[in-house]
Amino acid sequence: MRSSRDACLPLLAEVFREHGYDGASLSVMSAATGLTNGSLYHFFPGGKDEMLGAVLESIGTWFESSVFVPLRSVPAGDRAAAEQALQEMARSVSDYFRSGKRVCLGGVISLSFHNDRFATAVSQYFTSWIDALAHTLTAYGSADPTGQARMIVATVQGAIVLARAFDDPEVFDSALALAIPGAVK
Amino acid sequence: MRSSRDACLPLLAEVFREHGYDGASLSVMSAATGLTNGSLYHFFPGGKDEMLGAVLESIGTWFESSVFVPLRSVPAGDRAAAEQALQEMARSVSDYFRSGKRVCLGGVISLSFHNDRFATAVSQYFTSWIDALAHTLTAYGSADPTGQARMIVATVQGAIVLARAFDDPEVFDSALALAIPGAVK
DNA sequence: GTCTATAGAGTGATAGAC
DNA sequence: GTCTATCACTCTATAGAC
Repeated sequence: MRSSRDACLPLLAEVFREHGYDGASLSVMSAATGLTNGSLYHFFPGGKDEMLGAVLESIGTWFESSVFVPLRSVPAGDRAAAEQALQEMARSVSDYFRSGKRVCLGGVISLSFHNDRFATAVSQYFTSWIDALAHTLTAYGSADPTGQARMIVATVQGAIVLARAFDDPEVFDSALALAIPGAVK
Repeated sequence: MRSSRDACLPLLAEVFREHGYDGASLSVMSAATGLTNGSLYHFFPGGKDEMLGAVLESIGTWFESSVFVPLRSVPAGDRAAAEQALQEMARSVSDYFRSGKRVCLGGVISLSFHNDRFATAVSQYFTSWIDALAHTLTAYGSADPTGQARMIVATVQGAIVLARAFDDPEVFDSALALAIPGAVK
């Protein structure tokens, strides 16, 4: 049984998002999860590295089923289905990142000093997103699906930065609307 | 005389960029600047907060003269001058951020827990950039200069994330080329 | 203006009781 | 599986010699 371990992953994820790797101290994690230092090390003997690794994996799993699978499920050449999938992605992404109030952990880690240690998890996360999105954009009729997919994912990351800098969720949502073809303006 | 204080600002900036606020310990700063703990506190009695504040100010000054002023200097309606200024910005920005290898401190801080404490400096940095860029885009003939300026600045931030995630500078430069009108492809 | 020494709190991690 | 207690270390910040 690993229900307690699994249950604390979203809480640990939030701590890593809010505080980054270095700011995510065990005392903060303890407070966030209600587990003590000892219990956390029971679940994650590898310490903070293993905690962040498990968190990244659980985030990847969520995106896989909630965002990537729908994008990949668009039938080839079905422009209407593609447009619908793009709108759906815009909505899930805006919800997940709370219109830019919530940070993307993959983005935070890629900007951080500890980038290298989690490089495979982070690059796989972005690669899966871009590939799935490129599939949908191909069905949509994009001339450069991969390039456009990269631009959209980059825009999401940059829009989080700006929305937080200006403390204005509207900045996030309007950037998304501009970047994603077929998204509701 | 404050030459020693000023001289260490770029070194401290690099430390904050590489390690973030929490990872930027005084021992790392000491090693990077060649100054001891005591000397750093002599220059910045307010501690890390004052150090980061001074660093953000010095970065803002550099961008002001090197990036924002050229953008604002484009004469109204001069499309050729605007295109040239956009190309120049693309080049300076790619150089400054080393094709995405080097992180944007404003972006890092805006994603971090300590966002609020440096909110004015960071939002002013992005506001100045967007406003100066919107001026150039107006001269270029953009239908939505401010919206496009926001998209370009967001793309720069997102492109840094992706270039680092993929450890591929080409991702940064090609995103810039796609986002900036008139930039060299 | 630069240094050493030090204080006091917090850090990640481990050991072992229950 | 959850806890307390503890270790060795690092952290920010201060005091004071030179």
